Amino acid sequence: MSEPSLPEQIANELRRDILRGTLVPGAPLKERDRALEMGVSRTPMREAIRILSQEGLVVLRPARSPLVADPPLSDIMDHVIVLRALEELSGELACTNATEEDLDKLRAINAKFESEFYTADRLVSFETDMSFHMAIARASHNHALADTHRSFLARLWRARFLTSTRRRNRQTVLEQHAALLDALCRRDRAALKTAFDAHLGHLADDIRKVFEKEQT
Amino acid sequence: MSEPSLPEQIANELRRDILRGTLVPGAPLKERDRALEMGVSRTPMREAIRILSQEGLVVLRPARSPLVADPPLSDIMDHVIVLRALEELSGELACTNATEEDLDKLRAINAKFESEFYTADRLVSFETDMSFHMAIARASHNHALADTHRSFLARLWRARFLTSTRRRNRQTVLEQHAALLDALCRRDRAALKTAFDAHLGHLADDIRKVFEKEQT
DNA sequence: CAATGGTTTTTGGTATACCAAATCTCGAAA
DNA sequence: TTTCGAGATTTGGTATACCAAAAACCATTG
Repeated sequence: MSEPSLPEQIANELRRDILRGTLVPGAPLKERDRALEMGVSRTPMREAIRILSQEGLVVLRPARSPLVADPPLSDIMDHVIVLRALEELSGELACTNATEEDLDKLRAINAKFESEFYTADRLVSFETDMSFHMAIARASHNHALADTHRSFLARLWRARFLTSTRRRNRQTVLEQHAALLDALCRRDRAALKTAFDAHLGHLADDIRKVFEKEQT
Repeated sequence: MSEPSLPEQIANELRRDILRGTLVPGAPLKERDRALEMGVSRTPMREAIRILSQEGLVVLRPARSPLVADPPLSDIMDHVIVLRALEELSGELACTNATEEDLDKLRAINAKFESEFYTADRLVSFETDMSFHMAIARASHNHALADTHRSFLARLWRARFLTSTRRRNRQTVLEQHAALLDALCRRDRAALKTAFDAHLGHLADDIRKVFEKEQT
């Protein structure tokens, strides 16, 4: 296993800052200053910013500083719609293509998620949440699908992170994950689709609520 | 409307070369040499190569020359599967969201496609084909979906280009486009889905054939 | 005091220089 | 003759220098 390249490391660093709120939406990302304070040159910093722009976390403007993305609610909802389609396709394919190993991995991740539930740190439990969904996508054994799915998860990272604040939500998520896992193990397409719809419908509602609250 | 940036221009240039076959799959893309012979510096050439790698036309290797992509058939089929899901979702959303202007644009593109049918140049008629599909995706009024869809079309560009060789195929494509347009104008979800299935099923078969022929 | 125009500063885009890792070459040794 | 390794070379990764466009600032003027 090779360690991530320098631009990727920088991108990870910036991503964390964005998700944690150190870098607020709409803030400019001056590549020169940022490179200086991180002790790297502009070139890899530049590439890191491109990576984040591809993930939708920053927006590029011609001849201007890149900005930390601050997408309108409609944009996020568009992403949720596509994510739902991708996850349902993943599930459908996984029902026929998933191996026992795939399922074991999923069970392991789910167990990890449940055990982490009380240990608090949101970012950690959140990353486990992500990896659960990514593991389902990978179980489809469709590489293109898994990649695209991962990209959409990344784009929704911030919005989902904000909704994961409330403990009540996390409890619901726990149950929904169990439903997903169960349906997949039984290779029950219909049940899996239903579970995804519930999970993502819930997500859409939560995001809407967070936005309304932010409005004040 | 602003002109494309230098990296984009370079990427377009390289893309054409790859599609036309000037750059064969598996060939290395030495950024230094390529930049020199195009009269630009390595920096924008580097970015152009990143763009193409994101489109799947070239593959990056750590500490090695990037290569013109030569994906196995299974990879391409994976992409076709996802593309189908994306187009069906586009159609479904377009049935409710498309405006009359959207439909007019589609009719115009389709007319252009039909008229170009006999004027030969494959690359031109091929680009019109692409723009027809992209217009449907745009009619969904889901920006994220349209973007992702475009990216998948780009990744399948080469494979689809190869299958567009035979005139017979192009005739069929003509009819299938008409069916798509008709279903969308009637806002008939089911018919649209059927038409997409036919269109993309056909594409999958064609690609398979081209690959089998290439094997020799 | 407000508006305007020109100058300075900031900032991203591009070119170039330097470095380190991977590869290739070719000769020496078994 | 074959194999192996040291040095030369190729090549991508990174740092730095230069440039042009945009913005901010300020002085001048009505």
